[in-house]
Amino acid sequence: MTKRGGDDEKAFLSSYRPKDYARPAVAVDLVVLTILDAKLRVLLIKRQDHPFKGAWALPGGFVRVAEGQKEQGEDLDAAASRELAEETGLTADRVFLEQLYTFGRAGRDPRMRVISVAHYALVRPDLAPLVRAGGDAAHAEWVLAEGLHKLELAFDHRDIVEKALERIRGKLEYSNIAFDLVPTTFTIPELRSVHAIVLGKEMDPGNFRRRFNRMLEDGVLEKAPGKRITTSKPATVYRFRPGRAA
Amino acid sequence: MTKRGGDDEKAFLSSYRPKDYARPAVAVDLVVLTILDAKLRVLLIKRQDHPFKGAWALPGGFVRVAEGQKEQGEDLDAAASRELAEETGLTADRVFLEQLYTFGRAGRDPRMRVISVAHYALVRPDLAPLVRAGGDAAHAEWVLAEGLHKLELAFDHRDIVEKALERIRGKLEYSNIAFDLVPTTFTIPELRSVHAIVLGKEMDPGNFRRRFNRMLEDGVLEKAPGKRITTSKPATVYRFRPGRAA
DNA sequence: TAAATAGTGTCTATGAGACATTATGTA
DNA sequence: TACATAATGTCTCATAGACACTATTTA
Repeated sequence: MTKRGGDDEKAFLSSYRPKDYARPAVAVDLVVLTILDAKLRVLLIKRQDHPFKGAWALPGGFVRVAEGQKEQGEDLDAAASRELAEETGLTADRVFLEQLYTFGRAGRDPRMRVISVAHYALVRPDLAPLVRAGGDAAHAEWVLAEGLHKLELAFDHRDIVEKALERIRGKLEYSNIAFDLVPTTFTIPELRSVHAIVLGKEMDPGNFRRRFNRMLEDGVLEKAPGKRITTSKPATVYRFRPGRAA
Repeated sequence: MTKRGGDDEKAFLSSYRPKDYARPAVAVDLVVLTILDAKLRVLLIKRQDHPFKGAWALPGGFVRVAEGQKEQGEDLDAAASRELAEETGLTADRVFLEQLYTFGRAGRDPRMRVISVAHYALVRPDLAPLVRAGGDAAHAEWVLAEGLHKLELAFDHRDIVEKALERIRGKLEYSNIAFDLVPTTFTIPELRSVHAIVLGKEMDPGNFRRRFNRMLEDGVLEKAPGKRITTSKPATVYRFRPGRAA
């Protein structure tokens, strides 16, 4: 077995020339989700140019690639974070961001072969209003997820959104992503409403509370100061423990 | 809103010239899994060339891309099926094949920027011996999954295999993928051993049988003719109903 | 008939679902 | 004090886990 990084391999690499095969363009597209006014919403951009001029599209852009062997450009998740920052002003450390699926059907972009590594992001509602429509993101809007079928979406972006919604609905049951769709402090009823909004059905208050209390006992959550302004009994406010589990 | 495919857009497309940005090469890599001799195994290929000469690598290859607007090459899943057929002789209709995750870290291939859309495949053990080491797959071998940490794997292929193992362990619990790791007819103890092998822990025979019987009642499975040659009481043989649920 | 494995039954703990009831803060 | 909603409690049912026991086929 030849040792990795040996002289032999170094020689090979320095004389290596990539063959002149056709390459696809590779993009990252982002399904940025939030809950605003008790509705699940997707950040979409109205296209100003062809193709699909006037249709809604996901924010995204091409992955930066360099031709060198040492310098090869940015990682995929770096590209996703960068696009998120560029198009929303939100830094990735404040937002849940995860790779979703890669869409590469031939012909999905009429201009040329484009393979899109789709990601999805969850923006807490207290950050959502901060999204500044800057750069490419002029004409960005939080569009109702439930109203998407009426809209014209560019490329295969409808499939991508659908996949993202499937993913979060599935993950909501067994993971902690609900906490990324709620302000940093939250009440049990607020969290319960996230489930209701995403899954489209009400959870039983008592049963939901029971699950929640198990998490409390496990130390994932803790009480937080402050209270909500209500017209009746205000609910207890909670937050995450500093070093929480994902 | 401009109508999709209007004259305006046609004119745009015919005059469209892709900008001369650097593009990555895009590959599909395959984690082909089977169970042989009661062990989970991965199909690996010993690399004959630099880089990573002599190390084990996943089968895979570049996605075929065309430069045209109408003709853009093959779909990602088509590329995965094609690679599977080329490197194993197995046609995709006999094998469970699914996209896994996309690996695109800069520098993961020392030659140039390569983004790999990883897939995983489950081969039923009765098909596994048919894998013919043809084409690129000369020097292909069914390597023990549990012994992988001792081996030198090329590129980031260890991460890819790890991701595939995580995925099937997770899916084993809530999906029917176990049936793709067992011959077309099978007994309850055989199916139970798949769980034991993949998850690394024995399931209780009685409890497993209970779950299995629920599937029987749901009509997903049915009794099949034939019996196993054993030294004691042979188990009942089952198979899928023709139009089974995934 | 003995050995080995298939197959059945049972007890308990846990969690989900449905729903009734009590507690508490606000107007 | 009335109202609204938070918070608690209870009953039932489905399922997982642990484990004892019976049945059947082969050598």
